[in-house]
Order: sequence, then C-alpha cells, then structure tokens
Amino acid sequence: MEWRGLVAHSTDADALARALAAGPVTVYCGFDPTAPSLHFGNLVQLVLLRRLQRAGHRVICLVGGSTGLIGDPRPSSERALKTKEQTAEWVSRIQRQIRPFLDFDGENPALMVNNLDWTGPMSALDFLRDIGKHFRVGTMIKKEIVAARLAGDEGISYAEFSYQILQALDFLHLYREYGCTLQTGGQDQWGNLTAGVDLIRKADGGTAHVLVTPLLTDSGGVKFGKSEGNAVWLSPEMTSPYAFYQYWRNIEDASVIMLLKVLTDRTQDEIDELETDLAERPHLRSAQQVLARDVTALVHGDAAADAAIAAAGALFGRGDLAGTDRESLIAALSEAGLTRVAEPLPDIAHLMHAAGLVSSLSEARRAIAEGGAYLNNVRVEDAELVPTRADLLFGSYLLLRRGKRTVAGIEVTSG
RNA sequence: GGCAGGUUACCCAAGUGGCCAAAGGGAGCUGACUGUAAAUCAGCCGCGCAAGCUUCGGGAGUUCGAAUCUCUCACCUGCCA
Repeated sequence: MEWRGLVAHSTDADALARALAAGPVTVYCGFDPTAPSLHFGNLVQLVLLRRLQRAGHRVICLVGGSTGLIGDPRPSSERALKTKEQTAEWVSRIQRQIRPFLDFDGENPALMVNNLDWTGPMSALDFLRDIGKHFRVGTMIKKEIVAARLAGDEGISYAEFSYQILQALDFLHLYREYGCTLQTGGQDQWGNLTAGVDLIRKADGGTAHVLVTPLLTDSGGVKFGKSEGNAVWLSPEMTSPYAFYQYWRNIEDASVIMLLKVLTDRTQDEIDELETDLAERPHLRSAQQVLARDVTALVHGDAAADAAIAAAGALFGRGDLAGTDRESLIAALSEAGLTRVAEPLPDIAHLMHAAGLVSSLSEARRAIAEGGAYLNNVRVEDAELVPTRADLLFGSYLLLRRGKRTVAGIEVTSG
C-alpha cells in the first residue's frame, strides 16, 4: 500500500503494520452526505477499503446521517445547513453508490452503518456528560482546521466546532460495538480521525489507529476531481460515463502513473511497463488509456467503459465521420450526450446552448467567434448558420464540438 | 447589550456620487504549438445579435444620477459589558 502511495500518515506505523499483519482488523471509513453523489475524493477511500477487504480485513462503511447534518468545517467558510429530509435522501443515494465497490455478502461481508442510528437517540446531556467530558477545548481549538477558521474572518459556529466530537463518537461506538480499531480517511481528516483515537483511549483505555491517504494533486498542486470547474462525480446522472472516461483519459503525463498506482489494481510490473512506454512513446497515451479504462470500469462497470471507449474512438481522431457506421455513431453520440431537437432547426448558437456545450447564447457566440465551435468536425464561423438537411448524419444526427474535446450530439426529430 | 470594522462577479481583491458591467490576480474557456499531455504565447471571461437589461449581503430612501450617501434588517470579525 505504501508503494501505491496510499499512505500519507498513520498513527504508530509500526504497531499498525503489526496489527494488520497479525490478522483481520476491523476498519471503518465515513462518508458524509454533503451532495447527492460521491466524488473523486471518496473514490480514493473506496479503493482503499476494497483493498483492505480483499486482504481479509473487515470493513465498515459509515454514511454520516448525523455528521452530515452538522457539516465538517471547511477552511473557507461555514456550511449552509441542509434539511433533515435532504440529508436522509442523500444518505440512501450514497449507500447505494458504495455497495458495488465492496462485497456485502460473501464470507467476509462489509457492513453499512449510519451514525444517525446511535447519535439520533442520544440526549444533549448524555452527549456532554459521556462524551464531551473527555474533550479539552484547548486540544480542540488547536486542530488545524479549527485554528484556521478562528484565525480567519469567518470564525466558526459551535456546531461545526463540535463536528470532531461527533466523529470521534462514531469511532468509539464502532470500537465498542464491532471491535473496530482502524479508521481511514483523506489527509485533511487527520484531526477528526485522531480525535476518535484519543476518545477511545480516554473513555475505554483502548488502542486504535488511523491511516490517512494523501491528498492527490496535479503537478500544479491543484486537487484532482474537477473538470471544467465542476466536480467529477461518480453518479452517471451527474457525470456521464463518457465524460468520466474522458476526464481520466486527459490526465497529464506527470500524474498518470501516480493515479494508476492509487486507483487501479495493476501490478507493479504492469505499471513500470506503462511508465516506460509513457517516457518513450508519450503520444500514444497508453498509460492514460489504461487508467481511464480501469477507473471507468470500476465505477460504471465494464459495459459502460467499453461504450465510452468506443464513443471516444468514433468521435476523435479520424475526423471523417462518414467512415463511421450508423450504429457506432449513434452509440457514440448517446454516450457523449444526445439532445433531441425538433425541426425546424435553430441556428448553431442555439443548438450549442441546447446541447449544453455552453451556458448561454452569449457564450456560444463567443465560442464561435473564437473559432472554437465545430459542426460535424468542421469549424463553424457564423453563429447564425442553420444546419441543412445535407448536414444531418444518417438523416437525423448532428455532431457538435466545442474546443478540442467537448462534444455533444443532436438528434433531429421531425415536427 | 454597547462600540468599531466588514459583506463586491467562481475565489482572492480594488473601487468611497457620474468616465463602473465594475481595476488587478487566480481559476476557467478558446486559439496557436503539440500527443485528446505539460509549459508558453494570444484572445475571451454577467445576460442580450443589438438597442439595452440585471448585478456590488437583503429591503427602504436621498439624488438628475449610487457599488459609493442615509435608514433599516441579516450575517461575520474584533474590543468592551
């Protein structure tokens, strides 16, 4: 795991390594429902849990029905509270999303828990007496994230300040209930995770461990998982498998090997080979292709990955769409995102807007003026150009592209 | 509860009555160069074809005219109680 770069820090590395080697350990990782879908950062955790489960350890996934109601303090600003209904809805969505990554049946089934089950019934007084009493404010305000917020203009609410206690309480509960002695998370969670270790020691005199994964950033130090300013979501409704595949396919050379190690099951030999290939034949982008294929298959399944690859093959490179057969073209366009538009057709600017390639007509016209708009792989220079019947591929399809790689399909329906 | 300071576009941040759709930086988008990479250079970066319209925490005012002045509400920060 260290070779893969999955370990940034851990508490007492030697003791943890001994424990992991000695036999099955019960490990947990929490996912807070701050959005309707998991994203890149969660993917790293899921992959880690998957590896641990395969190594024979017992895995618990916690979806934070209660912690999600409070919100983990962010460095920038206080979170807006979500309603209980919304949070509950997101909890169930996220639980469904996690399931395929782990084995919940089998001989060593993973467990799915929700911390609302044990924090919900707890009274504020019990919370303060049984849990709060173990926490020193001096320690709490020294946590990096809290200190940063206190130092900034924004300050921090009591609710978010207490988040670390809630999370520590989860660890204690799982320690008592399931003998859970390891919690994993992203590096930015270090403070929250160690709060749990401290609580277990103080409350029960127990020993537990924490293992955090590094924050993955590109060569410019920017966190991965953003595409055109939007997060790369694991939900196919929020980031299509095609867009997902393309995101990985476009990873810069400097990061692709690191991501292969972290996210895929490729062996060291395979990755070494890809690294050599990347150095010698960079234009082939074989490392990126392997990464994109593996990660897309992991998240969306083999079929979706194959479809995304086929779509990419049809839409890129050759440029001559006539050479593509009807079935592949339709599949590729569907994969890229197909929008139905009824005749009579509007001009190209409206079409781009309808297809979601631009967020406004102004932006569409701008893109066209900049020379960044293409119809059927031919650059468009006139925003008012209206496609004619002759432009329709196979009688009813149009391929729109913005820039080099953002494509969308239009299906023209009569009437 | 009192006093002081703050709230500007995705983020940071100028702007203290007209020349402000609002400086600068970052992010982002497009083009060139490439390898669907990085770096670099150039352009763009509220909405609208345009006339123009809507923005500077919310609301109400003053003024020919407000991001800029007044009142008020909300939130943040600091000091005092």
